[in-house]
Amino acid sequence: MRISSSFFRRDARTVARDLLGRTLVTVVDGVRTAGTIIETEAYLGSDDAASHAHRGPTPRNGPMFLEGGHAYVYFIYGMYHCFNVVTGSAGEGEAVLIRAIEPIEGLEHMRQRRTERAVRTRPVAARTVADGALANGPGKLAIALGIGPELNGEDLRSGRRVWLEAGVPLNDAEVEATQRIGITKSVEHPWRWVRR
DNA sequence: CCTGCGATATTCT
DNA sequence: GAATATCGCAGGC
Repeated sequence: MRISSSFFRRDARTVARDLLGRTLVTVVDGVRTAGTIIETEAYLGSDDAASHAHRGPTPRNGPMFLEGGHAYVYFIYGMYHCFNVVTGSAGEGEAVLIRAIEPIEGLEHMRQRRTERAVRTRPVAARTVADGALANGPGKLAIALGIGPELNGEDLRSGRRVWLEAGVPLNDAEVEATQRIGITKSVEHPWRWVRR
């Protein structure tokens, strides 16, 4: 069952914790892929120097300021896209970065996308990507699920290309909170949640 | 196992 | 010019 409005209107940290165990689904180019969310990070609005929303709206971060329940997809390192779930109320600028999923549907399509995509100038070496490595990072996850800039700003509550389903929420004993990865500002907050 | 680095484009200083 | 919410490969242990 698709997750709806009230889930997303809460604080980004609450939503990030609650997203673990939920199911992320995409239907792109007629291909359905899905996975269980196993790693998330919360990014707040003005009070979080690591957040894209820290200095207010810009052309890039605009979708972050939509009402909770939209997608924010940004381009990073000139090469990758990252998928975020916008949370809170319109104008707040909060979002949750989905950092990893456990693939559950469409694994061969994920593998094909991850293999055919030349990350380096040179073609990617012919190799088999292990199941566990298909979507165990924000850039990999976007490639595996077919997420690109065309999904930026999509409404997850009614969209036809990307949405969230209830899945099986995790107990506190199954969840660990740590500092966020890959940032240099506001590093002290334990706003990353991961399945043990 | 680990550490370091290049690729690549947009944003920020 | 520098930094960036990344990734995969090379090289050393």
